[in-house]
Amino acid sequence: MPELPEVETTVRILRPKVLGMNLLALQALDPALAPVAKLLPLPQPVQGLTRRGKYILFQLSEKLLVVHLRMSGRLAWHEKEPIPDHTRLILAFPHGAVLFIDPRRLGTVEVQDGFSEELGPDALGDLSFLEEALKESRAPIKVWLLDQRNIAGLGNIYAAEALFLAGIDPRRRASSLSPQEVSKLKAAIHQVLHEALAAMGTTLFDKTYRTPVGEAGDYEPRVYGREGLPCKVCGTPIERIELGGRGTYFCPHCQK
DNA sequence: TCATCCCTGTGG
DNA sequence: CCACAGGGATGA
Repeated sequence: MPELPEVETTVRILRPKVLGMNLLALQALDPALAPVAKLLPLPQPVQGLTRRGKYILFQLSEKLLVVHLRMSGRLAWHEKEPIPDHTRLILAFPHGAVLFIDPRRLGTVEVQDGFSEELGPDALGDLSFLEEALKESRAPIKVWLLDQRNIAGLGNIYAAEALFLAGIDPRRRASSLSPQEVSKLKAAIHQVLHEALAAMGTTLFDKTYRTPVGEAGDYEPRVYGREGLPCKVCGTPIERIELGGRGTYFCPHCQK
């Protein structure tokens, strides 16, 4: 579910609620997360809540609590309602709680001393590195964009959306892009991410993604999930292929 | 660079 | 019943 815009939205909403607050206790409702609850000495105040790629970092006074939502995870702010289904972990604060909800249980929560994941530059930041980096890879551009070691934050939706906006066929080798196409791609990545941030992310038909306070995201994909539907620009039916094991949507007319 | 796996839910 | 799902680690 969550890519950069959804993760960033989650952090922006939760930050003012937890910043400076004392994390009192962790309660693992999923046995797999019991070790985390044991590893973390509490209470500890939250000194920062930040995002790195798609990772969420609770910067506590002594340790780092690192959350990755993977496919179906979300964080919710909870005050008094009943605990929802699929809640895996409860972070208890004096005035409420953060819930880690994850039906498929693919998400991760770890206690670390320092963030050590191998991530490329953030997709929201300066993308001038793409010029050189793309030259070195023969992978399909869409597969390259999904590899977090190359660029951090894009997922299956926004990689497809950015390539559509840039007019680039997702099957093209990364190294085959002209300087002009790389420029278009850089602009397209930023445009798509800023649009999605303004919309607070994307909630698809399955409705699994919600912000921490329960709102749906309003971003409407141009190609993602629209197989057979007319391209919003030229009317050609959107195609779905498989690339790197993931469903890939594109307009065969607009993307060359 | 690929297939496979993790795990569960939903929809055709 | 099978196909598919927003992500990523792993081993061949």
